[in-house]
Amino acid sequence: MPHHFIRKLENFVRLSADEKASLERLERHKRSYAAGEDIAVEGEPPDRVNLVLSGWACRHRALSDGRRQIVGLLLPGDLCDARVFVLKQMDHSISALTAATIARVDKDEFVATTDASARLTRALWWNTLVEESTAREWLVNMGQRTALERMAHLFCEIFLRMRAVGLVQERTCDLLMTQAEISEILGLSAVHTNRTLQVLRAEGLLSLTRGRLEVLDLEGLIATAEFDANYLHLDREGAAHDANAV
Amino acid sequence: MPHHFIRKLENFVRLSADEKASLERLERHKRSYAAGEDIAVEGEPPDRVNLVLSGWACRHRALSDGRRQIVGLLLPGDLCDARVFVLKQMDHSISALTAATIARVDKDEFVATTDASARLTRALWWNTLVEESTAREWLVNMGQRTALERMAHLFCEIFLRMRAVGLVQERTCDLLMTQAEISEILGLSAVHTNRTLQVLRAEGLLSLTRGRLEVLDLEGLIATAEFDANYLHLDREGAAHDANAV
DNA sequence: CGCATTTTTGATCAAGTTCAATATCAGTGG
DNA sequence: CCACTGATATTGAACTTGATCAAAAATGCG
Repeated sequence: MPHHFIRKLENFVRLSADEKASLERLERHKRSYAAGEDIAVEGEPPDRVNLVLSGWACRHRALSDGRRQIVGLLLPGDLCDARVFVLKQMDHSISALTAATIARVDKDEFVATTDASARLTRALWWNTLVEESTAREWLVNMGQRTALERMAHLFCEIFLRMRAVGLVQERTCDLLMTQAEISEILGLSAVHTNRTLQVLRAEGLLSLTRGRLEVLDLEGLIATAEFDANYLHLDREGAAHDANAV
Repeated sequence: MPHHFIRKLENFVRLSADEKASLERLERHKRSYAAGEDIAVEGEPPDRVNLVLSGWACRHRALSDGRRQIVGLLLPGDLCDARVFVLKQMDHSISALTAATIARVDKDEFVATTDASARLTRALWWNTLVEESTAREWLVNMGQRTALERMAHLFCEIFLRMRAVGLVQERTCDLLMTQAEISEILGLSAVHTNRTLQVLRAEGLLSLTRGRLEVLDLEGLIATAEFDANYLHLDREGAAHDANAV
């Protein structure tokens, strides 16, 4: 079982063996979800800290007339923030996009673990800030980029985030969403999503078949997206607090 | 000088006199900004915690070709989060939208103040979560709503947020942005923003002249926006931790 | 193989953009 | 107080992107 969460936090700081061990203990209570199953539902009180061990999930909100927008992607190693408990109810839903296993961590246990180390606390802050930053980048994406740029941007992000947790082999990674789901991320119709995807393929930038994304020309993809990875903060900014440098 | 920040946090919990006094002390170091002036710039290391005392500011990101998206509005009482210091550099810029005064709080002083009270710590978490939630709602807005719904939604949000800090008189509040700036929030062209605004006016929902927004028909505005105020979490969810109930 | 889901294609349509011109407004100096 | 100036708001017309509707092809799965 790969510890993607640890791998992810280590994009910010290097953790001590003790810190890693305490994080691993959080993963005891696992649960499997089928694709499409709800993990947390809007309106309900938040109950546990959810940590994605494998598979993909998403945050989403629905309008009363059925329109739905995916407002965040949760890949392996991603976490639904612990502080959410100060709110009485969830303001969005979280559902599995693919078959997924989720560690469901007791809130107090989670807080105890992260509070035990100032470095872990910082790493968690970093994690939250990156998620906020990503939401803002998605806003830029929706507001300013064309369908083609927007989709290229999404695939860049997915590819780099998957790589950051060690889930890229060669130039490929899993991508098991349907085009309808991609369209709910991008705010496009399913038909236009399909046509836009065909352009990216025709330009030799990527291939996407049978749930596998292959990035054929990362430079080209980055260029058509006007992608700037800065917002993902993957450059080990907390190196000054490196456990192995002390 | 009204303490909008305190007023805002009191939408979550009631604070003790001591807690309020300690927050008021944070507002000592003020600075005025002219409309358009930068408060923090993308790429630079974050230096202070900025707290909006009066006027409006915004978070925004630019693409290399000049397209710009406003990704957040900062109204009086709003705060640029303290935890931002774990990042080496700002991932977006903050600029004054109108003439504004900002309290620039030293990071350590800010942390000391909020850490001194568990209730304040919670109130700050709440504040951050509301901002995250708002960013997600903006994503829904951009991805799923038409121009008319989108603009109605923005005006609903502004009106309720201003009311939550006591800045609504009768049915009116300040709104000193230009239509060009509104269009950078909504991801619309300036021309279409103008035309959409005219529809809202023609339907008798609001009037907007000389920097003043008057909501003529809040019910109607809410209905055309499919607005659900839930995401603003203004219902004093932290009442269980009320300072005056202990 | 057979069924349901997903992807793909075609044709028409509508929302929003772009470009360019004009009107209005706020402030400034005379 | 008025004329001047630059910024903001408004209008019109042509155009483009992406949406919608409907059907067909491909794929996955029991």
